[in-house]
Amino acid sequence: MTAIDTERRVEAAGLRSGNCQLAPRNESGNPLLNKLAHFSGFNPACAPTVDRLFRRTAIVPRHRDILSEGSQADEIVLLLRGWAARYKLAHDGERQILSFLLPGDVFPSHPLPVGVIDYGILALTRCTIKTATAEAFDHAVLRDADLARAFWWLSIQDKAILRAWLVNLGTRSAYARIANLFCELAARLRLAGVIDGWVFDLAPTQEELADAEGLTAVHTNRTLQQLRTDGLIKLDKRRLTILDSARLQRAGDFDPAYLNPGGRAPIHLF
Amino acid sequence: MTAIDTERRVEAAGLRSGNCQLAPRNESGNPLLNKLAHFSGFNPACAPTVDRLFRRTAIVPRHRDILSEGSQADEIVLLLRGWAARYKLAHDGERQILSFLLPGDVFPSHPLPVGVIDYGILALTRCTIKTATAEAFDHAVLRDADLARAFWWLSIQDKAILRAWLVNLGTRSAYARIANLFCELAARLRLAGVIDGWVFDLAPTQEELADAEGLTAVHTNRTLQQLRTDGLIKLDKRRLTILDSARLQRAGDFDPAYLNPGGRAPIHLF
DNA sequence: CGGGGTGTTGAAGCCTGTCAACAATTGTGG
DNA sequence: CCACAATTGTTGACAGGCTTCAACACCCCG
Repeated sequence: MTAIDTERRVEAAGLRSGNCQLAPRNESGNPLLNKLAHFSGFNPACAPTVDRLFRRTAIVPRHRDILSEGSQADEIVLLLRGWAARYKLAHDGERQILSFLLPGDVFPSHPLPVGVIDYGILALTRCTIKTATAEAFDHAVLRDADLARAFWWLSIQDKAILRAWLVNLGTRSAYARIANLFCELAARLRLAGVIDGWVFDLAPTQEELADAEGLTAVHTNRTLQQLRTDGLIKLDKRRLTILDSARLQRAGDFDPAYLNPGGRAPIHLF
Repeated sequence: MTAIDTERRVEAAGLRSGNCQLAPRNESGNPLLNKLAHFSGFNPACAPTVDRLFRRTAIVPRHRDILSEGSQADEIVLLLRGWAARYKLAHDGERQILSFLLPGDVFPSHPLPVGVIDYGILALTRCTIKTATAEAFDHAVLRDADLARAFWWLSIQDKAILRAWLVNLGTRSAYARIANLFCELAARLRLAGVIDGWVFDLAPTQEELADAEGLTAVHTNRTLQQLRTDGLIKLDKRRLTILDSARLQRAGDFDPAYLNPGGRAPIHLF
């Protein structure tokens, strides 16, 4: 058993979240459906279809590629438990992590047989995944308008997260970048119904955090110390506690609105 | 008349590009259709539909917002001529440019009434645009599978560009970042059928380039000098000439594959 | 119990930012 | 068409955030 056990809380989330009607067959809670429940245009009727699309379950050990850069993507993957990272290698071997994938995330999340993919997906913890064949997925999403809307929404959200990362790297200091990232992760875990409060297991190592934020591991370490001594977070053995969410949010210039595209009311996360 | 006249070459492009059959009604060449012609799954039959979607033509002067951050996006915009930039302001007023928009680009390019948008679109030159109502666009894209595929492809390409920018900001030096950007712009202008060789008008000012690359205007200037003295580019009065494409590509660690998602053969750009 | 992965700390240097002044260019109005 | 103002580009000196290199401590796992 790994030390990272965001996974254990999945069951509790299913009971807690108020959208049981969305997953009638699945009392334990499907994090993807939890996410979609925040989409105002989501048609609950297609929840079973979403659920049925991903048939095959598999377990991927930590630090194994789920998808490799340059491979053929003939399966669509739904991450059920655990953390993963989408990354890309620059020519000199430097690695950029493009996004952290949390329970409920789907990749690649578009209905187009896209052939060779230009990034890799790495399991940061032991992951439980479910897969759909690309054909079945493409067919379903292109035929059913409700399903199409749902996956367009996921795609828009995904792009908004990417843009937020670009702003993070382009305009903010190391301190603000990391504060911002922690806010994003907390908010997204909440959207997926995986956590409740301000504590969660932070799967990435400091080196992986560094590769995500365009920093070195050393400087990431020093910055984390700073966040600790400022009383914003507690971080021990990869368990992160957000001690002062308001100040962390301000430090990271974090605005959660982008996580709920099209939503009238911003989700109550902070 | 502005000094930036990438626009003038649009007509020529229409005659030159070998896909006249895709735009039967439009001898002058629709840059969006030029782009889509590179998508192997594109059904030429829906070209007229694409063309007919965007009815209203408008002109936007330089340095005016086409879409403002926080506004309601009830229209879909197709950029026909000129350059624009998608940007986002951080809380302290710092601006991050998220992408440069070239002829043939559409925004927002998804069939979902997304309400308030979290970025702005700024005209970097005088722009000619065509607009579609969100309703008509949504309806058409959600109903027609071929059209859906086309816009999914555009969306995937867009996301790939975003990812490339993230790698750029996260892993590369100022010198490599700018080299990479110039490669991308040349490649995309070529995809849209707007240029032919290695010369084009670079609409953004050095300050705008800086805001795109996460640098200061001063350092961008110095880096451009370096690129000049190294004989990679010529840049005078915003007219950019790529003098040595092979070395520029190496300096920027640029791989054009991501611009043609799903394409078997990478486009012949470099 | 030992070893590799991970976290921590120090010192030195460099890439990039900041501040400031000026030149060149573009746009505007008389 | 010229004169003026505003924007954009250029250059220098200096400062600082982050990187690099290196060593060591810790912890988990076999």
